Amino acid sequence: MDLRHLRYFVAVAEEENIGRAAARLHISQPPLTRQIQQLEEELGVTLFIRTPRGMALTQAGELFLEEARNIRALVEQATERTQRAGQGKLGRLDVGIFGSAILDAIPKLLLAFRNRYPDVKVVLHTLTKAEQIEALRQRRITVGFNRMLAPLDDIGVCQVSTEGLLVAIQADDPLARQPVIRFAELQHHPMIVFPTGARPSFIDKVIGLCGTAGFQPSISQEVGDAVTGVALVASGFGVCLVPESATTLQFPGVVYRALADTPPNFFVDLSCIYRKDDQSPLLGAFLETVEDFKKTCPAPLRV
Amino acid sequence: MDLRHLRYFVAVAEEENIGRAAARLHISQPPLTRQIQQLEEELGVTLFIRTPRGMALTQAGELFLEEARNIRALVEQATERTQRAGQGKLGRLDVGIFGSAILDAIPKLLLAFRNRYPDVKVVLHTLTKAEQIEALRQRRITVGFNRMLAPLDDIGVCQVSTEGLLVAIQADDPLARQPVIRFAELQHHPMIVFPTGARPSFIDKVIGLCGTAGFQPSISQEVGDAVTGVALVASGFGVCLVPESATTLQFPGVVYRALADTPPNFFVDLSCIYRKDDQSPLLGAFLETVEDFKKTCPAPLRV
DNA sequence: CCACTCAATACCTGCAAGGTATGATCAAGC
DNA sequence: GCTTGATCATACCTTGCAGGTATTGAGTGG
Repeated sequence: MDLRHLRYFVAVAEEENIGRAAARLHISQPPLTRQIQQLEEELGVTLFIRTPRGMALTQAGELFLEEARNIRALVEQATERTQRAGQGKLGRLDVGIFGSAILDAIPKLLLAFRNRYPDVKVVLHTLTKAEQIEALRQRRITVGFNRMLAPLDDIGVCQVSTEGLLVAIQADDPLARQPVIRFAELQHHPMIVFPTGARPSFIDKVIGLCGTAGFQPSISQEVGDAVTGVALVASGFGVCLVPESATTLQFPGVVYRALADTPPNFFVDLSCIYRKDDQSPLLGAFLETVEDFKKTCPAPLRV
Repeated sequence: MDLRHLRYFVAVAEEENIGRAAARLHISQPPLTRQIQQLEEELGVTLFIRTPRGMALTQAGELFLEEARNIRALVEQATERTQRAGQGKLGRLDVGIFGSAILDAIPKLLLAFRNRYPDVKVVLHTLTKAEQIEALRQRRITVGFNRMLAPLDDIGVCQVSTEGLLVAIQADDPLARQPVIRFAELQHHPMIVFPTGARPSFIDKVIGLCGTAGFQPSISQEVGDAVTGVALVASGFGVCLVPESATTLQFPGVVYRALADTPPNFFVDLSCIYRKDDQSPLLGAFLETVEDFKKTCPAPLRV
């Protein structure tokens, strides 16, 4: 049996007339007669009563008509759904994020993606940089977000945003009275750095920047992410260099100050990473959304 | 698209290897490759990622696999159900019966049929003889039960049972003292006859029998069926000739007596009628059951 | 670097789906 | 009562496509 048989059968059952059904199917009458005969023979069931006025369904035929319509509808639905899945409009996207990613452009980006592709289920996984790369290779995630990514030959990178740095400082610190702090002035303040874990990372960036500014920071504490870092600033552990977007974190007793006399290469970037060999339409759809996102809202990211 | 495509797709998805799938399908590898390519092209969706180790499903492929299995199961179920319907094991049988048919072999017969074909829904319609023939011609019923059927060229007849007659008589009637009553002795008793409605019928049989016995019955009342007839006997309206099976009706004050000196052609038959041109397997199954019924229980009908 | 494993391609063959012409059957109409 | 028209069935031809064999291409692992 064949889907063609079902199509033909339904047509004949609906027209109750082989000739008209054949016309509707754009074939001639004899092949249709034969296909119906074949179908009956294969099932071993008489589906139609041949009358001089046309074809009338038997009881078994009535039943088969229901089933055939059912099957045809299911086939149509299956192709439709599969095609949507093939266009990245339906399915599941696993995304790797890092600890404090929630402060950044990521939520806005994910929201934009969900609006465009409401039937794609986005699943977030909190993973370190190394874990993200591992997970990408094992296909456990499709995209990851991270900073300071070294190029790899099987992993593609797409920069999402760039931000400058601010210093988080206790409000009652003398330096905090200045609206802008010169970079070198941080020299004698104990510094909180993050993240612990996989290197190179934001921590190395900070240390490097201090180096180019001519001093070595006195590290008071290493913490896991920006949130903890700013919390420790509030507790008086020292100052902490954070990306601009961390201003979302409003801790009592902590203020953010812009820096002057900053070294070159002062910006940190947020990028998303993915398998270069991944042809998945979901990935394509996501990267497209990232590109559009960069075009439509670059401004808010530099605030 | 084709059911073959689905079968092939499922095989490849399950084996994750075209060669093994081809072996399982008893075809060679290249046609299978082509069929999968065709399927992908027709859907416009990449279903598999070709790896050097074999074929891996894409997300869209995973989804399509579910759908394909679903469809294949539905097709299998549809053929199975249709075949059962085609063998008369599934469906609906509309049966025409007459008023007092409930007294007769019909309940036993219908019970036997339901035991054999539990998935056939039997629907009873109370119809007069003429209505039954009309309903058969319009296919509103598939079989009918009746007595005294004149042959018709489009209606087939199959005799179910034959019974003799008894007389229903008031218990305090002098005649009722005799264990057996001679037919001619009924001559001066008023007689209740049935049914009203379409002729020729049981009523004509009774009048005819009286004629051959040499008298004309004095008809006290015409009623619709045997039940009413016996009820009127209880009320003193007269005697009533009934088929043996009417002894099921036990009215207070009414006894049944056998008849002696009966005319020839004293028996009444119960037959079922059907369209001669009806090839329905349900009808075949029913008539078969009737035949078996006649074979297995002829005795109880003559009690 | 070679052998091995897969999938893809090229090309051929045969069957079955589709087409045309015609037959068989029945109902309705002049 | 024969004819006409409608309907499904049959006969026979043609062709497109499924399936086969042989081979190539690509990537992996010893």
